[in-house]
Amino acid sequence: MNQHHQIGGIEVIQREGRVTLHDVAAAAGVSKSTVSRILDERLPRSESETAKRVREAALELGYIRDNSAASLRRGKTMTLGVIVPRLTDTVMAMLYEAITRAATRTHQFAIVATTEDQPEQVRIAADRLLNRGVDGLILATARDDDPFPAELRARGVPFVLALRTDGESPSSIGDDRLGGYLATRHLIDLGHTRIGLISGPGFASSARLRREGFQDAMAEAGLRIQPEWIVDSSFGIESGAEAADTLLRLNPRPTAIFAVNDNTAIGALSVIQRLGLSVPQDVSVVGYNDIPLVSLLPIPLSTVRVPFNQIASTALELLMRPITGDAIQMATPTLIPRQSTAPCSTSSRQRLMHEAIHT
Amino acid sequence: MNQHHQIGGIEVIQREGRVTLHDVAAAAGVSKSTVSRILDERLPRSESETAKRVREAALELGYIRDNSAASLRRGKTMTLGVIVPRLTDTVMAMLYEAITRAATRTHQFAIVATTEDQPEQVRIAADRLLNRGVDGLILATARDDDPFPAELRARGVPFVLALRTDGESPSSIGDDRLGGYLATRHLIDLGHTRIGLISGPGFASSARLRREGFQDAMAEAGLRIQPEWIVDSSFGIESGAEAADTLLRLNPRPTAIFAVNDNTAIGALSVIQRLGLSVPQDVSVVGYNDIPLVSLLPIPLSTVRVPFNQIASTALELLMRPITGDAIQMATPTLIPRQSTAPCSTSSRQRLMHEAIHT
DNA sequence: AACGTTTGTGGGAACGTTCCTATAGTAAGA
DNA sequence: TCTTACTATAGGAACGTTCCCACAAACGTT
Repeated sequence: MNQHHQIGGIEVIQREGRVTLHDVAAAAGVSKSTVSRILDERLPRSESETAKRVREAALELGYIRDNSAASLRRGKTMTLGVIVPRLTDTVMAMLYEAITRAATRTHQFAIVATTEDQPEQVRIAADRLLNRGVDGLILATARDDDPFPAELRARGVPFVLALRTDGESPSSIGDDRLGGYLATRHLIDLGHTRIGLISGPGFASSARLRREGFQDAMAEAGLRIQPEWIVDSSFGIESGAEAADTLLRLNPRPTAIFAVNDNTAIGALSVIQRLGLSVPQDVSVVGYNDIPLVSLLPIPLSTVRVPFNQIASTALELLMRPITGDAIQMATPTLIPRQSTAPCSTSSRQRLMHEAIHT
Repeated sequence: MNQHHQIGGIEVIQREGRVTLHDVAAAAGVSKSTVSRILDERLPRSESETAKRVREAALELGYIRDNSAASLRRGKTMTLGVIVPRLTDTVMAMLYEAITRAATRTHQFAIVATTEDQPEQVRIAADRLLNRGVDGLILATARDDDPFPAELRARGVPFVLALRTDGESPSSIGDDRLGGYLATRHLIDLGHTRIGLISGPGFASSARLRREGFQDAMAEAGLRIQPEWIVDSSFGIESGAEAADTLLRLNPRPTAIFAVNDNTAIGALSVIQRLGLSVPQDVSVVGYNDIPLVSLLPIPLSTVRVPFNQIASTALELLMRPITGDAIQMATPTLIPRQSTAPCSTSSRQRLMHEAIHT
């Protein structure tokens, strides 16, 4: 089992330490077919005497299945690829971690590639993953009018969209319209009527649907939306700051802001503070996603929690099973009220502060 | 030829129409050995007529090398595993992204597993990666007195530590002692003498070395450190807030705080604001790592920038090459002064504010 | 002209696994 | 007791690639 090689004139004992099925089979006194069958995690676990003996031998020898060989033979790698814009965006990190958890449950593994925030790099990222032999792709980079999903379909690559949808490809998303509605409704219930929206980029379904939810809630409450209350942005902090600045220079200015995500909300908080205003006394703010940071800000941010685990599980199911019924699956978000939102009032500031602290 | 074991989902598409080396060889009128050699990215690129013809045929047929087969034959997967506590910790996401970039340069791929912040899960994470057949491991989870590196060595698994070291294993880290020195020296240069340290967890070399750098700078300036100025913490925001709270209740309280990382600095900022104090007028704050967020806070945070790209490249080199010289490689950090630090003064607050704004 | 040396090519044997097929053994039904 | 049906096993052929080897052709050098 140990082979002696000549390397640079020095004889080295190189541990061909790889324990193969054959070794385990020999140790357990059975054939390699039997070992293969018993150690196959996809088959129901056998409790026969042989099975126990084989497992014991495998453990003792420190057998690790050669993934490459198994993948080659099976024609499957049990690996799926995830494409996100960035991992330094906490939302994307949360999604990827959730996908990893879900994949582990089905004996799979999720590997990730980023586009470094450049949409055209999605092809590079996909090729990198496909070269790695993934069984399927999960994209969190979908944009409206993006031809890429169609290309994947044409190439026969199995894929699912996550967090955002193009309206036709199989997708696992949060119910962004509902989330937008919940956030806005929360502000309306607190008495706000002039509500600004940092609406995110137009190319993302998530942003568009949250905006529609905003509009739903306003319409339901009989509130007219002034066009200047809706300000476009990207998903970044700086962009949120700029949008908030625009909103707060209006006269009269909004008493509340709903931001398309937590990042833009954080940007808004910065601007509010710089302008010498207070949250929630002067302006209430609601974010979206509930990234870990926002509950720990000086003024914890009210936000909408997205069930990433559920979205991840659904994405995996869509990828594995034949498509039954609607290909666009939505998970229900939850409003998390915190101290960045308070009743709207121009008169009794003391009361507001008191409530904000003790809510 | 192609067998259908399951209907629907991923499997079917993969098998059908797979273009193999043999197909390309036939199309180009050469043998598969020749095609293999020409398409081998590790060999110097040939520009011969045959090479061009082969590449053209491969492109036309849409040939993608079967990674599993290549890995099986080569005995290498060109894949390396990264273990981090969490990806939702932006520092770890930055490290992983940097490792990915470095790996790409050498035709490798980095896959990641997390311990979900539980140190004992490092074994689970490592097994997951090793089962996937990685060629080596990069750990960002090192702790003092952790037996795990020794276990890896005993198993003959190639590995490198990143960001933190155990003092003996091959490691690629930032010069944390220097970084701690730079941050503290910056505060001293601004006239601060009572400087508090949120010192991070004792088990991490990064935290310990930053503390030593703090002590170096204080000693160099002839400043005595009161024991109560050094407060232990974890790496989390909440913990930073608690530590800052402890520091700011001292009498006299520190006029400046150096936090072991940006997270704890953010926690400190929260507490300072809640206590009705101002940054940098009442308290200056310095963080560490320069995660993207901190430059966009209401008061942009002074911090120490860590060269993650360099640390990642060095980690890969340590993993690939035989160990020459010192196994613990350090990269030089840079101080990034921003608006969270200002000259110390008890008298002229106006001047301080003015300088803070225009620094 | 004769002889190494270098370079490019094709044949074919691995790599370690899975899974098809054949066979032996065991249980159930007549 | 003899089928019939089922199970567990072993044998061995793939899976697609790399890489060792043998061989031929082209190139310099003597």
